[in-house]
Amino acid sequence: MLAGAEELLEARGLGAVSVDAIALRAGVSKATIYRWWGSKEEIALEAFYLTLGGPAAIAADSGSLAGDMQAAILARVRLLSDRPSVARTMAGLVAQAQEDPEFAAAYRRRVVEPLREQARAAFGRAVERGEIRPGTNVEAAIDLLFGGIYHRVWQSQGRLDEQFARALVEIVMNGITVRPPSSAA
Amino acid sequence: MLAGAEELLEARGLGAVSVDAIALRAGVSKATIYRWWGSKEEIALEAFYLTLGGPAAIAADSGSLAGDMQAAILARVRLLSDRPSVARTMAGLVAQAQEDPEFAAAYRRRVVEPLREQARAAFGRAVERGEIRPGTNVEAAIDLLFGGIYHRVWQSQGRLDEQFARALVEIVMNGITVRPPSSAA
Amino acid sequence: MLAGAEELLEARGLGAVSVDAIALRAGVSKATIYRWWGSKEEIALEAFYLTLGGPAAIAADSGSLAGDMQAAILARVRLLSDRPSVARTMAGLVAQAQEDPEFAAAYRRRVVEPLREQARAAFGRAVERGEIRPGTNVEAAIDLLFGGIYHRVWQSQGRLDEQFARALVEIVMNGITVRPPSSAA
Amino acid sequence: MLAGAEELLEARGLGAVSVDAIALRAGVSKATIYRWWGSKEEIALEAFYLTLGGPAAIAADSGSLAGDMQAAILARVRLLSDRPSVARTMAGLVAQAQEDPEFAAAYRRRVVEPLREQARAAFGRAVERGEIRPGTNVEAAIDLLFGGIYHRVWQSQGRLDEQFARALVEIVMNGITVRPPSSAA
DNA sequence: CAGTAACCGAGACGGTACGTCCTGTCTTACC
DNA sequence: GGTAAGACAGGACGTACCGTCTCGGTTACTG
Repeated sequence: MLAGAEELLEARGLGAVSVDAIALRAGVSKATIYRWWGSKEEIALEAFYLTLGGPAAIAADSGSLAGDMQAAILARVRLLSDRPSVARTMAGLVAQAQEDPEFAAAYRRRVVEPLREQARAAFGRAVERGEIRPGTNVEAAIDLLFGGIYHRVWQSQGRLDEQFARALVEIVMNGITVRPPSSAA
Repeated sequence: MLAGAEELLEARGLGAVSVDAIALRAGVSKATIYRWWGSKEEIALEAFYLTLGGPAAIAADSGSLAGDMQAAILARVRLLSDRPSVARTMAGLVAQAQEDPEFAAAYRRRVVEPLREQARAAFGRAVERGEIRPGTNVEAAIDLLFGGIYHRVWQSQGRLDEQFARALVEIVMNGITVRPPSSAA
Repeated sequence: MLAGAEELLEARGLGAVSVDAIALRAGVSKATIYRWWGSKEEIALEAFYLTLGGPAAIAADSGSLAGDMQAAILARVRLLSDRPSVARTMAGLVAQAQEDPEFAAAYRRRVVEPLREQARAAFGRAVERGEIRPGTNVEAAIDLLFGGIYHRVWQSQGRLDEQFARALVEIVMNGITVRPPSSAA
Repeated sequence: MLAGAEELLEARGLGAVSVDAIALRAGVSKATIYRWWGSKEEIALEAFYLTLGGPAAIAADSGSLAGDMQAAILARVRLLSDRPSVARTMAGLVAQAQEDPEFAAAYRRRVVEPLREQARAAFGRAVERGEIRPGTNVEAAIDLLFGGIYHRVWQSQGRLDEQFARALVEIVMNGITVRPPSSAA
């Protein structure tokens, strides 16, 4: 049922898929669809959630913040570059989330928060290890990292590869500026 | 004409606006609209371009990369937080860009590139000044900064304010990690 | 159960009533309804039959054909004028009878024949009494009398009152033409 | 357009025909149908009106009321017996007229009044000729005659032929009772 | 008195049709 | 000669019923 929807989304994109088409494909009546979901976007959200593999696996602790981030960013980069339809569908979901607060909440719960949660955990470990400068805005760092990916895919439409992923992490870890002369050594 | 479209978009969002409605509002026939634009998204793109103030003003050189970035990021943050409909409409445009390559090109030309161009110029000056570590992936830095904003607005849906903007720039400039003891102390 | 259906029919008419609604109103499951009836029209027929008071009472012999007819016609006129929903429902039943021969047979058995039977009995008595001209088409007379009522209600939509009922009987009894001079005067 | 509707009605009956089907058959969009008609019943009414041959032809004056009535009744009897679908469709229209006063008015204007008008004219001529007893309820006579036909077709479901038509007219003209002894000759 | 069958409410389901809305094309009539 | 007005075919929308179909939870018979 969701499987059929997923294939349709993959083949034609959220914008070009109709509830009628999903019903037809799944051999299901439209009424049944509306009994369980409110719109094709909700179906797409659930299908996408399945694509993500359901409740997010707990990420392994690589021992360093850079390693944890690298793993998380690389996983997302690979998902988006290996399956272009995922990026396309997500853009539709994000647009829908701007129109409908209830949907936005569901989207955050299903898509955004699991990843942020993982990232927060990694940052928490990093704080304990003393890797991070005190006063760092962790939430901003997370938005930067993931936002960098989506901006690349959706807006710049540049190349999305491992090298790019590494560059994102490197910049967020160390910044881009030349290190000031060590305090007053 | 575009002004009317802009108001409609502001009031009801891309998804809820129809070509019929735009034609009615502008006192114009639908045929005339289709003579000039291919879809409501193209109209929205053009209207949004006007909102941005047409061809991007050349950003002043503040003398430091941090200053230039701060100015650019803050301007975008303010646009998005002062006029929520702009963020909403942009999400629709971005979604449409994933479905239609021709539209995607127009979107990049009108919306993405002007900003990147400014940013590239600022980074160029920074390189000349020696502010930036050699080998820095400038394109990734730009995606990070702007992507951070959009991710915050569209996905995390957290607070979008000056403090957040400063945090973005601070992280990209200096990184989040504790500076290793200056090697050659 | 049928009582609930009757009320619904009275309130909203055959066309606007659904099996779902009847089931809901009667606190009964749809499956149960379909176990006993084939369609909402059959329910309506049965409910209408109850409204008529079940198996038709045997009409009293008033002593004259005119009296018997007057009584029968007046009774039907009163039923239709006092309870407009009855006329409305009957029109629906009649329409359904044109679509479904099996239903038509049930309709005739329940609604039409009882009345015709009464009328035939009255006409039989009249023949014995010598009230009727030999060679009279009794069936046509019956169709005329009752048809006159329904045509008035359903098609002309004129006033349906005692005066009209009397006029019907008067015409069928005596005709409308000036009596020719009694041949053998 | 109406032609296609007519064929569908003829083949399947009002109850079994959908607006979708009419649109499909006529190669026309549903929106266009709803632009011009409010329901399938209105379409059927218009199609039926065409079947009747548009504005009723003015009936010839046969010289006697009996002749005029015979002609009118026979014409309607032949229409209904030659084309059974006409009777079926009319029953649907009549049922609909009981549910919707606006439709009822249209039905009367298109179907009922033209015939009554003809009949009234014939009765008017008969009055001038002195054929009719003073005080005769002409409207009741008309309801009787046409009602007799419809009752036969829709409810009794007996044979509808020329003989029946003649019997109707004969009864309405002369009544069914034995003539009383000429006043006091 | 337990075991079992018949029945029933509740309501999900695949379908069909509804009446509305919008798209993108087109014709007509005005200026 | 361009344009407003708007009709049109097409197609998706979300809703309402249809008639069929499982489900459980009673009753009421039976052994």
